Amino acid sequence: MSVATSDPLRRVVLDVAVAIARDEGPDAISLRKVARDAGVSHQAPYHHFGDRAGIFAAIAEEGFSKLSAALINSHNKGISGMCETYVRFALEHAGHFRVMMRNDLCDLQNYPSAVFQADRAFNLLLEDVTAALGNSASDDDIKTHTAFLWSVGHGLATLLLDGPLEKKLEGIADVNALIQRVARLATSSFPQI
Amino acid sequence: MSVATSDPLRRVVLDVAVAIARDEGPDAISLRKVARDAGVSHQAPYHHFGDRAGIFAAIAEEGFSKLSAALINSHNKGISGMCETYVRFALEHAGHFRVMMRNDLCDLQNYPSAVFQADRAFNLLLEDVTAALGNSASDDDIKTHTAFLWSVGHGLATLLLDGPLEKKLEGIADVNALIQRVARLATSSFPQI
DNA sequence: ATTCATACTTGACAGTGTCTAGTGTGAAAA
DNA sequence: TTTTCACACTAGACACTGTCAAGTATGAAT
Repeated sequence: MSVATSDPLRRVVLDVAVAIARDEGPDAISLRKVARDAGVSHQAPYHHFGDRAGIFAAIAEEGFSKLSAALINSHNKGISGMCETYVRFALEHAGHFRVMMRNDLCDLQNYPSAVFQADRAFNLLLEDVTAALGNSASDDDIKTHTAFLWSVGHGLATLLLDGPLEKKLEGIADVNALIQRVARLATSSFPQI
Repeated sequence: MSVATSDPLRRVVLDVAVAIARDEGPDAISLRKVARDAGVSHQAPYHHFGDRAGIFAAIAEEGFSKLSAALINSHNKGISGMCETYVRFALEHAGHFRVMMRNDLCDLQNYPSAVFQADRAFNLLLEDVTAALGNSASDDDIKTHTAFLWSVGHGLATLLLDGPLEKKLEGIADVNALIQRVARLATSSFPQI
């Protein structure tokens, strides 16, 4: 149950698993193969994470932590910038992102520290949306706009990452440009200052 | 290789698999368990679908076909209605939807009939977006707005279905109302008539 | 009457997650 | 110094999985 981050094997297992999730998807992760690659017995990873769900929880926690950091960095770039940051994070940390958003891989509720990191990221979104709407916004307005903005970012991220969008929208010379345009479209639904 | 839809076992396997995907996610599908429940040998399903990827392709094809039908039905309800339809389809056909959008389960490119159904659905979206933008719209505009609208619907669908949104946005008394409001917000980014 | 594809069954194999039961090691406690 | 004991593993077994290979019954076509 130690959270010693200086443990090399724990770190190695995590890194290898994330890399596999990035390249082949989380389902391709095999603890036994990871162990083999790391040169340890097939039960060594099990010792650090409890079970398969445990490794996914650890990846999710790390992912939400990284996401929070990214969102804080772009805090001053407004609603549009936040949306862009979310999508870029998903593309740049595909391994983490895929695991974070797959509720079936592990029930995050069982991992309080993961919930804590997820809440942190969500609260950043909520704060910025609330600020953008101004003082007069109703609770319903805030909820609707939060769901809307998150949906845009999340949808674009998953479609680009795993979905057919990349193939469908042929000739998107510059993915970054598309992200920027879509994020700005989303912002245009907010009351203008 | 026959496509005889009158085959009862094929139908049974498909239905059971979709139900599992709905209740526990696609990863929980075990061809052997399905066979056991259907009272046949563990290789009987294999005969109809080739391999595990084959069953996912069949589910995806059926899903895209159903999605097209749903989109056609709401064809006269404008951009906002189309977005709502997409989200409702995902919630009502969670088993199909989860499989359709999971690129790692099977490479749809290997199943031409599945690609055909997917293209049909996408073209309906593209047509309606193009119509909503009017004649003067540039290709870039069409692409951006298509990606945007799809992202909103897809993001909201996946967040509600598998993501943490349902828990985060506590007290959403009426999910349908949220869907409607988000869809209308999306529409407000389109040039008004 | 024979061929032959269809729709299966049966058996085997490697690979997986997980349970149980060890093993060695290094630091703290006696 | 010796004992204790948690930590970081190893080793073996189990049930389960997808998949390959080979066999079987059946009903239609030749």
